[in-house]
Amino acid sequence: MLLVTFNVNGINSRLGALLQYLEERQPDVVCLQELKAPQEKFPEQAIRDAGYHPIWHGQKSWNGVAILTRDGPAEEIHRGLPGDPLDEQSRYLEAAYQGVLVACLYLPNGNPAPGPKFDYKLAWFERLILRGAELMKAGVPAVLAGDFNVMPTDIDVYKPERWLTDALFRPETREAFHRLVDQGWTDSLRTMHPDQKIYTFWDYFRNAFDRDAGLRIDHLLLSPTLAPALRGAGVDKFVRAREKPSDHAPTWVELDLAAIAR
DNA sequence: ATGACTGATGGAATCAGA
Repeated sequence: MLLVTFNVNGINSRLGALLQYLEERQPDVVCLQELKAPQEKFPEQAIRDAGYHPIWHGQKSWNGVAILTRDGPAEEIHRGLPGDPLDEQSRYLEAAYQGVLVACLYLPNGNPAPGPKFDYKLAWFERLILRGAELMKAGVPAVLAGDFNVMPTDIDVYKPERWLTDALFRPETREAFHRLVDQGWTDSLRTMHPDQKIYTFWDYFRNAFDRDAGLRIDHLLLSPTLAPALRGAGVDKFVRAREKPSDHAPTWVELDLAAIAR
């Protein structure tokens, strides 16, 4: 199973790029973030015509997440991250597909920090940690896939000293991420490539992509019952190099589900 | 410290992103 997470930065302005990517890579599961489209403006027919079954949670102007599956529809489990009925931002969609629980998430950016947006980010993180603990306890094969808006360590930032006070890299943010991982999750990309410089995002500003001034903020965390299926992980950087790209690149894992079926 | 760029909204200028 090829499972991808991709922050598209606008599903409708990125539709051509997404369809091209689906055609050439034929992923089995795709988690999308930053649809930036209300529920009724999701390009459902174009996605179906491309051979995918979508579920999505839209929102006007900002946020929005979707899960696309190739071999039949996913079974939706949660729409919205549990734990705060007043939270109206579309940042979390959870579904089951072929025996894998897929959580597609778009963790808040949190800037400027400190401030209310940073408080919201940390509170959201605590709810994710609670959900992570539930999934861990349930023991189901699960993947937390998405834009976490966290660089976990120094090697995940082109110039760490410049990011120390930023909401994506502040100690509180990294601490929350590590507390989540320490429940027993496997950081797929870092596990497969322990020492490599790996980025998933490059700013539109300052020629960041050409300078390789990037960040690793899109992550695929595997539960202990799914981790033995991990066969590969990477970033499809060529997508970021194309015309009119998202600022993120698709990030993927290859899973051998037969290896955990026994 | 600031601004560079992009998308959505709405139909200009502003907000948000990271």
